[in-house]
Amino acid sequence: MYLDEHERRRELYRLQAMLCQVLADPTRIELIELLGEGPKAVKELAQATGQRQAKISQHLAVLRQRGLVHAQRVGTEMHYSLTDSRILEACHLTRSLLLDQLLRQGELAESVLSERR
Amino acid sequence: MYLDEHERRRELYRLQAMLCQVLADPTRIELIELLGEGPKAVKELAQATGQRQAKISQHLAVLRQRGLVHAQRVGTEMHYSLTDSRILEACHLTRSLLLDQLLRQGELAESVLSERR
DNA sequence: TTCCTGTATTCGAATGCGCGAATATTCTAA
DNA sequence: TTAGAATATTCGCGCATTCGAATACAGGAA
Repeated sequence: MYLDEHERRRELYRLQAMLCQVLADPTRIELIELLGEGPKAVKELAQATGQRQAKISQHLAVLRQRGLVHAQRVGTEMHYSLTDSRILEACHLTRSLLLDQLLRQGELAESVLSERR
Repeated sequence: MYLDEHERRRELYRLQAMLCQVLADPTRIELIELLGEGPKAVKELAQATGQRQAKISQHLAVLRQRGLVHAQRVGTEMHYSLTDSRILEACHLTRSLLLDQLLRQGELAESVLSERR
């Protein structure tokens, strides 16, 4: 069960890819954002996102299985919350990366337009 | 072409998911890490990762199309480099998130083991 | 030109993912 | 106990992704 350094590094990359895969869905990102405001019931999440309940439950199951969120029964409801606030940080960092990309593309588009004038 | 705030937010989530999707592959993560050290030729990358050249080119094409890396001809070689160092930051943040998760799971496993003694 | 090296692309098969629809499950209240 | 509300799960389809294999392409040297 002991791996050499090379294999260990590669195994880490594999796990990291699985983590990123969880973040690679718009609905799950929105759920993470909403849960960043505090614990919420499934119904609330479905309402806030405008998605069907079954779909929300499916995505919550993915987040749960990967340990990103934690579920707690409260009467008949299930209250979900983030297990680690750094999940939010990761989301925000990738978003700022994205925004910079979009800005750059916007500048590129503008410069192309001004060349053509 | 103008979207209301709700639709704009959702469009942003969609783009962010696409960005995360790019980071959701172990080979691509390794390439990003390697390029974090500085520009490298395809051959070097293939050698460093131990993967076939065609596979590396395929993944580089994905990174290129999403604007994460930039390619430059140098003689007969193509030198790839990161377009933004924050890509590395994003990788490092998700990795530290992962490591914390693994640590927590390790502690959990240990506590379960000690209970059984 | 021809050969060789380095790189890119295409194709097909296998696998994985997200979704809607339908159905199960779990808890509370009556 | 039954009814109903909240949530979870299963199934099957369509779609995207990954990979190896084969091939194409581009530039330098002879």
